[in-house]
Amino acid sequence: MPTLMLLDGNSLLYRAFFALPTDMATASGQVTNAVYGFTSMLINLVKDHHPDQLVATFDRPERTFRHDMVDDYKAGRAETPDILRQQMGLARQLVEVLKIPILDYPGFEADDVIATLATLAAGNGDDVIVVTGDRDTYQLVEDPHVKVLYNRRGVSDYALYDEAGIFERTGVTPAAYPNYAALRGDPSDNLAGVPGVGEKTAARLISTYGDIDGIYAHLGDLTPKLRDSLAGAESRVRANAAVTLLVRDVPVTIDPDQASFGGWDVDEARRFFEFLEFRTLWSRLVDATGVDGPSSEERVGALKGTEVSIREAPSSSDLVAQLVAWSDAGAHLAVAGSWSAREGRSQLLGLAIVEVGSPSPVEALWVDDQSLASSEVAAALSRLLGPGAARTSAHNAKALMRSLAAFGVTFSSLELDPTIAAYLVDPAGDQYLLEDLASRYAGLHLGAELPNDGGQLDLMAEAPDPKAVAGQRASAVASLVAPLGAALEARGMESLYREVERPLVRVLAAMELVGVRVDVGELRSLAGELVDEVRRLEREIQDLAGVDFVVNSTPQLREVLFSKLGLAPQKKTKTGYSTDAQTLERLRGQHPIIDSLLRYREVEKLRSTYGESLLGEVGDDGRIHATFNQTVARTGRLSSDQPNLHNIPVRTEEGRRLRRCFVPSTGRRFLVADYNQVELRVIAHLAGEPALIESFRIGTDIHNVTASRIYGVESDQVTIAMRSKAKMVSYGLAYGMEAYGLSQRLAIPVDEAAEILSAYWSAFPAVRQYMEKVVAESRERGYTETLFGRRRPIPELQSGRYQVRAAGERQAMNAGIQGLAADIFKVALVRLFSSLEAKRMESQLVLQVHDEVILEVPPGERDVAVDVVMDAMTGAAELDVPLAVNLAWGDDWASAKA
DNA sequence: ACTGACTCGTAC
DNA sequence: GACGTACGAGTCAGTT
Repeated sequence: MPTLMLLDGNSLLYRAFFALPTDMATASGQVTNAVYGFTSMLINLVKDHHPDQLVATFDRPERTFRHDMVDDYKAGRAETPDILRQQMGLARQLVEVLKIPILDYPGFEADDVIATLATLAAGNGDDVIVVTGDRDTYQLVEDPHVKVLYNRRGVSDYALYDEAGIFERTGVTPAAYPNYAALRGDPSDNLAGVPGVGEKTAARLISTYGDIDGIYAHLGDLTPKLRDSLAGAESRVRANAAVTLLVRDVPVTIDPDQASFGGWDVDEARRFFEFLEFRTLWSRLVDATGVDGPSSEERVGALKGTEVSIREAPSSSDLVAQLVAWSDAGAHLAVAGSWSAREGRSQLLGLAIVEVGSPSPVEALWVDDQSLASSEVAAALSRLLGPGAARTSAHNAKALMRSLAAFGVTFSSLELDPTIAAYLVDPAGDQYLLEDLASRYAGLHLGAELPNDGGQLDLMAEAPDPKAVAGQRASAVASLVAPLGAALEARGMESLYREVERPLVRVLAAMELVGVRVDVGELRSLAGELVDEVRRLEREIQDLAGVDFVVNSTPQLREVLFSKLGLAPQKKTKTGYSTDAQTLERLRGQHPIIDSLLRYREVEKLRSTYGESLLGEVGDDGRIHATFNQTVARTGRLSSDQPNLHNIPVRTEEGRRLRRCFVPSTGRRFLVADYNQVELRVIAHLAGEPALIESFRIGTDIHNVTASRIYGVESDQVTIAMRSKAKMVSYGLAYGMEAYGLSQRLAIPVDEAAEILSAYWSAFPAVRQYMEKVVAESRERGYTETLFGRRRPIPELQSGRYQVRAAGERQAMNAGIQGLAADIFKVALVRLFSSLEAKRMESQLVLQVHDEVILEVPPGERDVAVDVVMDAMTGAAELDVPLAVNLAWGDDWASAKA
């Protein structure tokens, strides 16, 4: 017998919503807890009961005939929460995507539709399972073909009731359920029962007298109290019974065959699950149903279905002719490379080029490394990929630019880089693999068996054919041009993309290629000193402790400090007492080991993170070529790795010795330029705070002005201590700092910190208003937005948990400020680079650190370099405050002074 | 041997 | 728990 499963969608969604935390959300901030729970239930149901057909109901809250039968029917129900209501649409879509028929008939409730279908199907001899959290459906089990799978609570607590099960649960038969419920009442429908009659008494009465008529015919047999209660409630009881009785003749029109489960479009369904970020659920669905995407052979077939064929030019002149033809035609191309190892850091094996928009079969031109090495081909390629009418799209274009540079090919005509576009659309992604983007935005499935171009050497060696892989990847890039372009346009991010991020790709590629020179001899001897001192300190600490232990081990150090030496713990971490610098600082003077430990920590940090590992990053050319990531930081900042050049020490003298090892190329000097107080200026502008704006315009010392206003003294009365506290407050501001944090930072009591903060808010009311506005708007929209249109989703703002939500609020306050500062800095980099290029200067950008840029300048360009840098940076944005820039010359990174 | 969680510390 | 954004070293516990 086929099994028909009937889902009461609303009922299950409600259960899921209240069972799961509401901080479950997609990166874009859409809360998904109810849809998630619902989907999870659905998968489990299918897995456990294998229905042949599946139908769902989603009734809309509206008047039905039952409202006319009894007063206050379903009255007093709590309003559906907004975040649940939003999800009802998503749940409907999900059910539609899975091709499960949805039935709703105005004027009837889900239960009536379910009752009608159950009765119909059971009449045909089918087995029926009704899945619901509504007990009224118990009455349907009177038919032996029908069972109710009752969701007791949460998402996994189910009971499957047959007739015996209903009797065991309620004490009455399914057929008698409406009468029983009428006596007992039903709070969820706002139906009052008989006073003094609960489940037990109702069941006893029904089993003794059969039904309501029987009971009222034998009122005389009952105890006086019960008799009076029943008599007084008779009309209500009869109305209840009528309301509870389900209608079984709703005019439904459904062909059970339409309901056969498993007939969804795999790509469409996968995209929707991907959209909801239900990756685990997708796997579970596939496991439960066996309905998967195409097999891996089919997937390759599908790619061949897009028909990417590889063409290799018979001769170098044919190749050049094709490249020239594309240049002359101003073609839009998509390219993808194959590398022998890490993308952009190794030899290119070749390049596949396809035309964007070309219909299937797509033909990819393969340019192998030998051809690349020919000067004619390189020249033609430079003309194609360089300035000119043709445009080129490429995934991770920066890496390609870097690799092509080794062949003397300039790639500057970038159209779409899917990584950058996808990052702007959602900066919360942890990676932007072509496979994932093609799947998400173009519905294309490059099998995972196709190694991505960042793969290891041995993986590439196993790759079946670099040509085929590159061809398919280029084709995938081409297919992303339209959807990602539309995604940017839809968000108003075209100019951010075209005028800031896209030109920046080249700038960063150039900086990575140039690298920064390191005085290796100096660095090596410094590293050696550090190693010696670490050894000495380690011995000293172990002697003072009286035990040989691993000083780097927090658990072991904990034991030594707080057990063996009996020092007082200061604060806790997740796993135990903290041993961090702040703790040690507070324990200073209580034991000589503390001073040694603090010194050890400092030196060990320099040795491990900076000394030895930095040496390991120096290339054959004596320079460090870090990677500058454009798609990592959620706020829009850049990041640096391999190595991270954004956290080279500067605060301590010991640390600055490291900075001295960064030096300009021979014959050149460093020009170091950094924005003065850029984040504070951004705050002043965004908040429109007159006092701050005024101070920045006339150029008075901003921290002095702040201190003067906080403490209510004339500016010449501001002490060093006052100024320093004011400075801390100002910087804490951008991070959403609260009194506790400030008190920690200033080592003052919390109430004093609170007073300072409160004085700040009074002195600069517009700043507080701005912060409140940002949080409110971000909560409303689900994301923050900078003046340049950069967005950052902050789903945490919707969280029901205070702690999570407060963190989201701080992120929202910070994202607008840090993000705008980042936007401005990126514009400055682009302007600076293009000025240097336009003036054909030899000066080169070598480093950037969030608000600081470092150039190597030959002697003849010093004056013009100053002008170019000042102009590019101060003119990067028009704010209500000026953008001030500090310039300094130096023969190493540390000694650059104005 | 590899991996992820954790702690710690550096920069802006 | 309390200050945002990064990267990375080192330890440790769990897994392969």
